[in-house]
Amino acid sequence: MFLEVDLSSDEPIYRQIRAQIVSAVASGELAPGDSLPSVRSLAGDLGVNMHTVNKAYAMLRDEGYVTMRGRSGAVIADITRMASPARAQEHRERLTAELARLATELKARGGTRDEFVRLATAQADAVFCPPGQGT
Amino acid sequence: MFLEVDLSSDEPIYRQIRAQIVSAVASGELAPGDSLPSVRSLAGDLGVNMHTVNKAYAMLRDEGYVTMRGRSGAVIADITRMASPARAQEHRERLTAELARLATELKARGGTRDEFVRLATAQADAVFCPPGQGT
DNA sequence: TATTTGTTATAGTACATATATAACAGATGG
DNA sequence: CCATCTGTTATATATGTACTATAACAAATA
Repeated sequence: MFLEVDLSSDEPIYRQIRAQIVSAVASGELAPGDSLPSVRSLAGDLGVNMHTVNKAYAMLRDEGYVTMRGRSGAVIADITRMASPARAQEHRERLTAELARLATELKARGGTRDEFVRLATAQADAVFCPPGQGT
Repeated sequence: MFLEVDLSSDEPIYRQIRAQIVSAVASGELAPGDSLPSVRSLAGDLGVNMHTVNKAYAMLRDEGYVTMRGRSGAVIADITRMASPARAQEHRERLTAELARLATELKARGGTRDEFVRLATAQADAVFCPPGQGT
């Protein structure tokens, strides 16, 4: 499996799992219709408790990334088409608030507007246009 | 005082206090040399425990925002000149990692590179070039 | 020198994280 | 149909963080 957890990290395990699955969705490594391993098998592979994985899955379900269907387990959803406008707007608001927070901290440390835009643009390029992609 | 806390917020009180002081430094409301209220008086004004304020002050000291001098209390530092290169680089690395995380989540939800850059630029303008400033 | 400062120590409550069993309803493959 | 696997829920325990409550300390200062 493509997942691994860092027990010594400050970030809770269930958030690490969620973040890595979201990252896989972003990169296309996981596409709509793909199945995730069951909470029990993934917990076994990672060496963590079942409930820790279940918490990550429940969060992904609440955020619209996956759907649960009885025995079929967790399946990646097409969040682009399925997403409720409410969830989409909620996400944009959180994103905006986080960007404002980061900009404020940079300004407090003597950073400039252009420096913030430059760093943000560099990360946008790194994430959306990774090297080795014909985009 | 310009500070207030939201007890019902998910954000810990000591982080709220820290964030608001950093924000005041960013806006210029607090300038190098300005004194902060004592941990006891601010705790009394906010209706929280002394240790909660002390935790925020200790964090600000560790980050280089303020200096402590015995009875003189907490004084805003000139972080632009005083900041150790190590702290500055550490902050930039954290900022870069957070920007990458936000960009990844937007991409996972079907957002585009340009949309991320647009949102980041808008927040940069809002924070660095607030309305009613001759900049 | 008496007071105020941040700092530290100790103790208690509340909540989040993670673990460990156990049982449940629903979907599904045989 | 039915045994099985799925996510889900219910307890219980342990640990860490957040917050509160007193209390005392060294350092700086008016």
